[in-house]
Amino acid sequence: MADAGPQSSNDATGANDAAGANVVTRFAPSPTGYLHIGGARTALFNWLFARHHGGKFLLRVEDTDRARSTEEAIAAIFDGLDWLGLGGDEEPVFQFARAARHAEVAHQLLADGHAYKCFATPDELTALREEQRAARKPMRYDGRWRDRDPAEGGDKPYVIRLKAPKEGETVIADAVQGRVVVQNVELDDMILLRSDGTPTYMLAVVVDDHDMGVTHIIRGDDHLNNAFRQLGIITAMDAIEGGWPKPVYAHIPLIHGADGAKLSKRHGAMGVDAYRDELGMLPEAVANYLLRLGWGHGDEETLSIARAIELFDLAGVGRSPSRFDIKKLENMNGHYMREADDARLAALVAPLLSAQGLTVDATLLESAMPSLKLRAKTVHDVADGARFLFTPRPIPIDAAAKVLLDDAAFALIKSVADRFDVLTDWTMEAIETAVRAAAEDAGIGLGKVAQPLRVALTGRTTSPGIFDVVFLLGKDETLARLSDMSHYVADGHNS
RNA sequence: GGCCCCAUCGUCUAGCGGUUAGGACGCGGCCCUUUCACGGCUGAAACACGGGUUCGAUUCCCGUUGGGGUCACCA
Repeated sequence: MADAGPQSSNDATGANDAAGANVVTRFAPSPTGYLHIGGARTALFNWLFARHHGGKFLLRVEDTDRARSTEEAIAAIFDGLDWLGLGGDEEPVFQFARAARHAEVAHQLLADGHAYKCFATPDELTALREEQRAARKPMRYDGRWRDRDPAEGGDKPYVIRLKAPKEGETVIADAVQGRVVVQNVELDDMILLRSDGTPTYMLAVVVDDHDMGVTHIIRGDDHLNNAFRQLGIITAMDAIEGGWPKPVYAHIPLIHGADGAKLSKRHGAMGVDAYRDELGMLPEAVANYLLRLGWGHGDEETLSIARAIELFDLAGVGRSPSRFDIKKLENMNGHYMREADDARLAALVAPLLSAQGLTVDATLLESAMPSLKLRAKTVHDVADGARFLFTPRPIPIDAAAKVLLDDAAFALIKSVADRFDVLTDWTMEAIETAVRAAAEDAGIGLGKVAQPLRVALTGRTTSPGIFDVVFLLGKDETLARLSDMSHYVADGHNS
């Protein structure tokens, strides 16, 4: 499509845009902190979109802010991405290393009259903004050097600014937001190259996206306004040398905290590593939750990676901001916990138990996993539920559990212990038969026997099924713990 | 403040002119049951407001209100 006059447009369905057979997306975090949940979702959407179209997903570290970028942050971001399975298809690009190329483009723009030198000092600009704010007028650069002779600046430091169109309007056919129009007067002449010769974010992003062949830019809608300015650079470069197609933009709404306020450390804006380490979440659960936060396909809630790749599209992305709901994430995590492989979960839980000073029997932990994971929403829940297996005797009894230990309970425990003592086959069937027989002889329900037993064996009122508990503990340990109860009585009476 | 975006149960969402407005999380009840869970059934719960357009608006248009984003020699 041909641009008419000063009006430029970005039509996602047009022939001039970059969307072709080979889709290329990217995730471009700035390494000034951990990978937060919103960034993780952006990465996920880009990754899914590329996979869906059989294209490439690239990573770019926007480390041009030398003062705020850190190695730790870079490591944390890659770590989070890897955990979620969102690695790039090529080696990541480090933006700072490309500063020379960015400067080259800025000078091309300058040479061709699409940019100009501005000698205004930072103080001067700050004063200008103050003035505008006081006058309640829009705050933007007034173009004071746009038409001046650069010779007037002498050898003073200068920045290079884009000579943006002052008339007409810029249109973006956003794949998520729809048609968005901004009057060009709203856009001021942004800085491309700082006075120290380093590129600004606006320039770097555009040049890198172009050089990396990015066709679809899927990012948070806090960048929507930037898109219009960035389009100015693209249009200018395309006019100069051609081959600068407009990418398809897809600005996805931000994620807010549970109270609707901006995501902060209080509500879910922790790094994804915290979801793993502190909350005990599984990566597939976090990914599935994030997918459903802002994207929907009918009533489907639980989607495998393969299913997500098959269905993901930009049309399914909602336009309104969403709130982070930890309860739903927990529920989803519980679902994936139940689906998860026992050995994998055991490997995740063992270190947690060890950290509590317990000696873990890996085989026992894994064999207990089927009944443990059924009752857990997080990895930590499993660890908590598994503790009784490895707690050395005599095991501590919870306050709530002690209440159940009366004389009748002790009698029952003794009765059951006697029956266990003579068992030759330590099977679930034999155990169940023995316990039920004890209940029957006492003329009470199974529950009346199970609870005291549970307390004696786990020190708690809740646990996996009592037969599982007895079976897992083994005959010796079971008998020993039941026997401990007689001492518990004596202790109780003596103190 | 200028500009931009958004608006269905508390939350995530389905809906794309005519539906008893559906699902999920959470919440209540019931069932299952040796505890806790899981699972099953079930209940309460929404179209922000006002104008249009239309035979008919949750759906299309405008406005109001309410959220959010953005206005750096940060990214």
